[in-house]
Amino acid sequence: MDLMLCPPRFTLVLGLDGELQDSKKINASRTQRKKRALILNAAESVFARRGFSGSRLKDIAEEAGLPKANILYYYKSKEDLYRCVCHDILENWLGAIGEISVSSEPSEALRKYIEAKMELSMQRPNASRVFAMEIISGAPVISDYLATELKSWVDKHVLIFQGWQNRGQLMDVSPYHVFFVIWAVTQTYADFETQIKLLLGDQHLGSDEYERAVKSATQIILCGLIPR
Amino acid sequence: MDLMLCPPRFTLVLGLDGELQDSKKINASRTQRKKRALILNAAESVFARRGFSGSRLKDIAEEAGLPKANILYYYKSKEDLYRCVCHDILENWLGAIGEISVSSEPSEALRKYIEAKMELSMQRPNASRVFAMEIISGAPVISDYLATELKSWVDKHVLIFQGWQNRGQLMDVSPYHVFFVIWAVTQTYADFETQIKLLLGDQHLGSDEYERAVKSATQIILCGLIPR
DNA sequence: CTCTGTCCTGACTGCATATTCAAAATCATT
DNA sequence: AATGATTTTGAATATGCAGTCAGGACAGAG
Repeated sequence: MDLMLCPPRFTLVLGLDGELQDSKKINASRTQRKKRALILNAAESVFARRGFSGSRLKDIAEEAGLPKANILYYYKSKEDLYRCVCHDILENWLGAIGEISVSSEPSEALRKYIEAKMELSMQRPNASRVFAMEIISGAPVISDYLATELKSWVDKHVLIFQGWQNRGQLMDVSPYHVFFVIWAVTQTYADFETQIKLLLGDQHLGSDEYERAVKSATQIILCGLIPR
Repeated sequence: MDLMLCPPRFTLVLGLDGELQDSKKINASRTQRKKRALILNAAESVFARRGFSGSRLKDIAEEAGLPKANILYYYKSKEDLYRCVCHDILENWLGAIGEISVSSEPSEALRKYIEAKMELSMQRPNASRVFAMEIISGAPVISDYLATELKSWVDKHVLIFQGWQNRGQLMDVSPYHVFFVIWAVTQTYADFETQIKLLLGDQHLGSDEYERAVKSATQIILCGLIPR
């Protein structure tokens, strides 16, 4: 697995799993944190459109309404900024979704999970897009996270799924692919919003259409997973 | 809808729907076509990793094993090359999938469609990735195609779905979202291959795992769509 | 007010990139 | 072989870009 996609330019060895390596971390005053958050937000929206190598610091600066040099005061490099954006996204996702509750009915647990993921896609579509671009690009920055933290989370839940299957509460499909399907469907509403809007002839993907999306997605996936 | 994403750099006004505007077209000798195809292929794989603005002509040249200047002999600009790649992909997709046959059973028709899309994802994953990046970037080049050709294709099939629903042969979900779900799932195996490989602990996503993916995806989606 | 540290930013640097060009090589036709 | 067209390519150009820097603004403490 080759992590160095841009050999001459930078080396992606990353330390995402816990604390940032590069940037200022602890002593963040009130306004400092606000400014860093402002920049992070602007960066997320630019990276979401162009990916890492396609994004320009100038555009991020414009989006944030700051001079370019100011951005490099708060983040030591473009790569550093990108890594912070990724870190922020992963942290938010893991925190927001939490666990799939083992205790409750599979159908309820899965429904909750799907709805939570849909909610995330709609609330913060740019996060989903940055993630998507990062993976399509071969995950140079987050592959470590995927292979460790996410993998162990998934493996744990695969065991739960198998337990459900043994008790006949879940259809007999490869548990890993259950995740792949759920992720694919929920994230498509963020990543491919442009296409969806164009096909629906809609400009805004209003909350009524959002409801319909959640209902359709949930219904299709759940019916395919829960035996009756 | 703002098509000009990079105002100073280039203007995306495109004429995808039928014939190319820019490049040489008709008089393509045997070797000429081969070389153009070689370049197109190399370009597809680079654009698939970096998107349009993130890709470098140098990388495409290297991938094709040609000097950079030679590429600009066959394609008048990077943008022209990118547009040709997109055009090629859309043409191939539309041709390969064709229609969802109205005559046969819905369950069979949908199964065939899903399997065909899975096949495409596996055979030519880079095409799917270029498409994904293009859409995530706001579809600056293909939005016209989406809004006209693809939309009319979808609208037509939505009517078919509604016919099936009236006869109780298809579950009562929003027909548009049936497409969104099928596309999301089938394309995820190309676009997110990196993630899937990492989570499965697999290097190659061999044909056995491919079979399992097709089976799982088809089963989940179809069970959710076909009443019994 | 002065001193001291933090914050801000316009101008600059050096390298990367798309595109052009002109000369060379190759091919096709007679 | 000679002529002309097509194809190839190294070098040149002009713009774009991430990152640096030196000096200015500002805020708080005394």
